Order: sequence, then structure tokens, then C-alpha cells
Amino acid sequence: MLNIYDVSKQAGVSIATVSRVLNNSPHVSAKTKKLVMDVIAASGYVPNAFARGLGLRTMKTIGLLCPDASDPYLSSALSALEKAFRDNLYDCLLVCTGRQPSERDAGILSLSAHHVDGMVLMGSSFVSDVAVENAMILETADIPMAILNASLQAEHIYSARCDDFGATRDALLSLTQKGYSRPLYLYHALNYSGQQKFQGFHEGCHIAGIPESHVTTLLIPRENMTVAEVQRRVFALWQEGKRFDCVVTSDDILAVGALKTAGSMHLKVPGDLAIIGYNNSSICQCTSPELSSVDNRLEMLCQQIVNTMIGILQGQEMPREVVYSGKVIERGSSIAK
Amino acid sequence: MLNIYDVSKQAGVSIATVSRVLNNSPHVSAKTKKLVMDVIAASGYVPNAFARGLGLRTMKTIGLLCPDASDPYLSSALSALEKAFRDNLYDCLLVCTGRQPSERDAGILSLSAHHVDGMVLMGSSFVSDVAVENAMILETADIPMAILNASLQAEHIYSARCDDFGATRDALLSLTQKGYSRPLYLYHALNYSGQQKFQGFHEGCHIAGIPESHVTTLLIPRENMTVAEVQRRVFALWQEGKRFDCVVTSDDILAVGALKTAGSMHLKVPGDLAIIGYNNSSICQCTSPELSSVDNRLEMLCQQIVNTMIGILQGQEMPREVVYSGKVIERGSSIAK
DNA sequence: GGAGAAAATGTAAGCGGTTACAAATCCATT
DNA sequence: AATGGATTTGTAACCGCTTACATTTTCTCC
Repeated sequence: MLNIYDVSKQAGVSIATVSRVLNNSPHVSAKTKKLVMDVIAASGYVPNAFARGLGLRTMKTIGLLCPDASDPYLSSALSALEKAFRDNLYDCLLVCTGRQPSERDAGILSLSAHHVDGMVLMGSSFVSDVAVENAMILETADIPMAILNASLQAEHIYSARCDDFGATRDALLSLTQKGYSRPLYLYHALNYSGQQKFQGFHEGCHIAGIPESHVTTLLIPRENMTVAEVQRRVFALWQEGKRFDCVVTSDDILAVGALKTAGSMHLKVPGDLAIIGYNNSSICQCTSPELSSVDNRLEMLCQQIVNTMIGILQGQEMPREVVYSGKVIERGSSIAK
Repeated sequence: MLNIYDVSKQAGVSIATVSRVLNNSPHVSAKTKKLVMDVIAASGYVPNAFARGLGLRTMKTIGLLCPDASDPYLSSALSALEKAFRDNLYDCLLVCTGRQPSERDAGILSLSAHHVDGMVLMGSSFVSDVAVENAMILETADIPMAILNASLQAEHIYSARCDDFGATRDALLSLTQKGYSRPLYLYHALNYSGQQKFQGFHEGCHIAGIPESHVTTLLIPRENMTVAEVQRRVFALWQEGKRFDCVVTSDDILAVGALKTAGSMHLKVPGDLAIIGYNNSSICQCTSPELSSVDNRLEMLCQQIVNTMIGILQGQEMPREVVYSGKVIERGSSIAK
């Protein structure tokens, strides 16, 4: 493998000059620059990234901590983040951690060891309700961090998130405005955004003036969140005598499960039962009727995360937290009664 | 930031000894080892990865070239690959390239510049029919490469793939054995695996003795492969007078589109129309009836890719190409007439 | 206790770049 | 042609680690 000496020798200049050309420093004459670039092109020389990293103390790499890359929602985020970082000439190191705090911490450690310039924590799974305990671990790594879809108070931690509270409230209200009056809320976690959604749902019920007795909620833990299992549990609820005419959920999978249960409950969707999912993922178009869902602006959030991170790395001051509004996307599953 | 000198000073040993402990060389006494490890733990020292990379000429990093991380199939692969590489103490650099050869090549360049130890090309999109032209570019980077789901003849290029030919043939035959006799084949690309599937489909028709006139094929290019668009095109086919009673596809999305078109064509699924998708992705359980699909053993393939790569990096001899059989997973959409 | 081999440790030369600082060159003015 | 400032180039120190080789220590056995 060629190194910078080889190039400098071939070009008849010093290594400093070659280095300057490589980093296009202004202190090189146009003539020399062209000469060196020609030699580089001809020889096929590629600078050694490790040596470069040693000297510059960065390899322009961002760590992406993803609890589950196979999750459709997170994988979209992954794609968006990677693309945006690449546009800014940063490479992305991917670590799929799982959702356990210990796994998350191991991931953070691994990324620190790799000397990334910054880290993105994807998803609020990383921030449980025990925010304080969590923050400490995150703070120890003195690297800028950005969290997608959760918020955390700490010095070098930034975040971009959707107003899940407002979006879930609006989803519920869009149903009550159409005459639905006995909501069921299906949710899978109470991490940061899970809490927001949960509270937003109840806020909506409150605004719509729905009596407590007409409100049902059902937790289906993430590890049980398969279409079949959701069907089973929703149907069980129905058999217990619980009644509902509309469903708001914290995830599209839950909504698909509810939709597929409708038949067993002898309910027509929409009409007897209206359903709204969350995330507006591609499966919304796979069902019949198609699934209404909350678009939580993933693309924008990712773009924002990248902008923030790049800004920080350039030494600019950046807002600690950015919040976008979600949007209810109406499809067949939630049209009027 | 602490460096190895600080640690050596604090421990009262030379930096060589610290380095030996770090790389757990056998040439350190147990006593010294413990002493140094204690100092490291107490000080919170983390070795500089760039310096380490410079000396060792590797940072134990694998490049993952993914045409589209938001694709459910590829994101599952991503997750599986990352996990398996991590288990072998390799970090993964993710590059989402898109499917254009030029994008692919830019990705390869970017990964080369980062000095990864090996690269995985995810998916046969990277290998078009112009195999020779492609191979040349791949060969220039003198880094071990592994290709998922495609095959390519070249010195340092390895591959693990599913027998897509056989799997598609079997899918078709499973339908004809149930009495279906007028197959429609929906496909989205003719890259490496696309060709295999296409030929497998025709092979199946041949074996089943289906006359040419009863066979329909329809290409729906990947960029148009949305449920709505597939519906539109399949229905258009029907209106043109083409008739079919079963559908084999190269991707689950196509199958979902076909399934959702059945209503418009006044066909009952199954019975009037049977459908089998490809990839056995999670959307198969979102539809009613649920979608039969070909499981192409993604987990195994990924595991194999990682094993091969690790083996190569350890200097072992590894098989150039490994092929697994696919499996038709029967669900509601393809039971007997 | 001392010779010799084995084990542990230290010294110093890389690895391949960046960059502060020094030196050389260039150019316009006088 | 000499002067002096600006521009270009070179020299060498450094980034933090690995490792070949040299040196020291430890151990074994007579």
C-alpha cells in the first residue's frame, strides 16, 4: 500500500505539501496542487484513515444506536439518518442494541471505544421513566448525543421528537368528532413517548367529555406485539364484556391486530368500529380497509437530528430540544360512522 | 483524555507492559496484569482506537453496503448481520447506497477509505446481469467481500444465497398440485436472484405441463412496487382479458397487491385465486387471509455470511459460495381450491 | 551460590498522517 | 539591486499505540 512518502517522492515535494493538498489547505500554489493531485490520481493512493484519525482526532464517524434495526419504523429512521449524515460527509457506525439498559450501555461503550464524533440514540426505548438513572450513564460519555423521539435534560444531550401527546389526543378527537364514543386504547410500552401518547389519549377523552366507564385501555407488551397475539388479547377483552366502538393505538401493529379481530367480534370496520394506528408505516396500505394512522414526521425528525448534530460538531449553539407536530392520516379504517 | 503513558506512569510500568495487558499478551505476570487492569479501571482510561488501528492496521470494522435500509427484508438482514458481527467483536459501518451501480461504487469507495476489514454487499441488486463489468469494480478493492443472495465469480468475493430458482419452482408446483392451473407471475427485477426466480417459475410451469398460453407474467419495476400501483396494474391485466387462478411473486408486496385486487376481480382468495409471496416478511400476517410466502432463510444466510467473513479474516480457507434451500410457508392465501 | 534457560519487562522504532514553526522563494517598491 | 512582506515549501515534532529486540528478573537444577 502506498503512503504519503511515496506520493511526495513521486511528485518531488515534501509530505507536508502532499498533506496540504489532501486537506486542500489554501497555502499551496495552484501549480503544485495540480502536480500532486495528478500523481495521486495516477498512483491510486488512498490516505490511511487511521493515521488521519490519529492526527485529526476524528474519523468523521457518527454512532447510530438502534434498539432494533428490523423494526420497520426504526429502519426507516436508520435509512434517513444514514443518508443525511453521509450528505454531510460523516460515516455511520451501526450498533443494534436491543432495549435493555445494559445493552444500551454496552453499545454506548462500544461506540466510545471506536471514538465516534457523536451518537444518535434512536427511539425512546432508551429513555425509560427512570430518567435520572439513565441520564447519568449517558452523561459519562463526553460526546454529543442526540435522541430521536425522547427528551432528556443533560448538558450535551439534544433531542428531536414528535408531539406524541398532542398527536394521540388529536387522533382520539378525530374519532369522537365522527360520533364514535367508546374508545379502546392499545399500547405497548410506557417509555418516554409511550407516556406522552398515553396521557394524550386520556386528555382527548377528557376534552371529548367521555365518561371514565366508557374508556378501556389495554397494555400489550412489546415482546407480545404480534398480530396474532394482539388479536387474541383484544378478543379476550371483548369476551369479558368490554365494549368499544373505536380504537386508538401506540403502534400500527396493534391496529392491524384490532382490525383483524373485528370479524370475530362481528363488527364492521369502519362503522361499528373505527381504528387509528401510529407511525403511518407501510403496512397501513396492506390491510382492507386501509389503516388510518398518525404520521409522526419521522423524516423531519431525522433531518433535524442530523442538522443539530452537525451544528454541534461545528461548534455552533443548537437548541436542546425540537418538537414537531404529528398528523392524523385518514384512511378507510376511520371514516364516519 | 488519558493515554497509555498516563496509565503506565500511574502503574509504575512501561507502556509496552500496558499495551501487553490491553492485548492480553501471555508475556505478562499475573501480578502485573492485575495491577495494570486496576489502574485502567480506576482511571477510566480508554485506548485510542485510531492509534490502535494505525499500529494493528485494523479497527475490526466491517462495512455493510445496503441498497435500502428501509426495506423490511434488508433491514432484517441488517439486524442479523450486525448482531452476528458484533458477537465476533467487529463493528459495522453502514452505507445505504441505493441501487445504482454508481452509488454502489461510491459506497465501496467510501468504505475502502475507512479501511474496513471486509465488506458485505446486501442483496443481489448489486449484481446485475452485466456480471463482468460489475466484477471488475468490486475486484479493485482488495478487501474480502461477501454478497448476500447473489453469486459472482472473483478472487476475493464470497457469497451465501438461497436457491431462489428451486424455491420459486416449488412455490408454483405447490399451487398446481392443489389444482390451480393458470399461473400469473409478478416480478419486480431481473437482477441475480430475480433471474433465478423467473427461471424457477418457468421451470415449474414446464414440469407441471402448463401450456404457454395459460402462463402470464408481469413485470412491475421496483420503483413502482407499491400496493396501490400493483393493484392498478394487476387489475388492468385482468381487464385486458388475461385470466389466471393463482399468483406467484418475487416479493411479498406484489402478493399483497394481488390479494387486494381479488375483490375488484370478483375472485375469492383462496379458491378462485391462490397467492404465494416471497420473503415471508411480517406483512404476511397483516392480511386476510394471511399470505403464503417463500421463506428464503435470511437468518441462516446472514449467519453464513458472517461465518465466512470471519473465517476469511482469520486466514482460513472458506467456500466461495454457499446455497440454502428455500421453503414454501403455507398460509390462508394458498390452500386448496 | 551460581550457571543457564525461561519469563517478564523495558527501550525505541515504527505505523502514516497533521501542523507549528522555520526556511526559502516570490514579487512589488524604492 | 536591495528591502521587506507575502506566499509557498520544508523540517521535524507529535498523535497514541504495537512490537521487535534488548535487557533484566526469576526460576531451576546442580
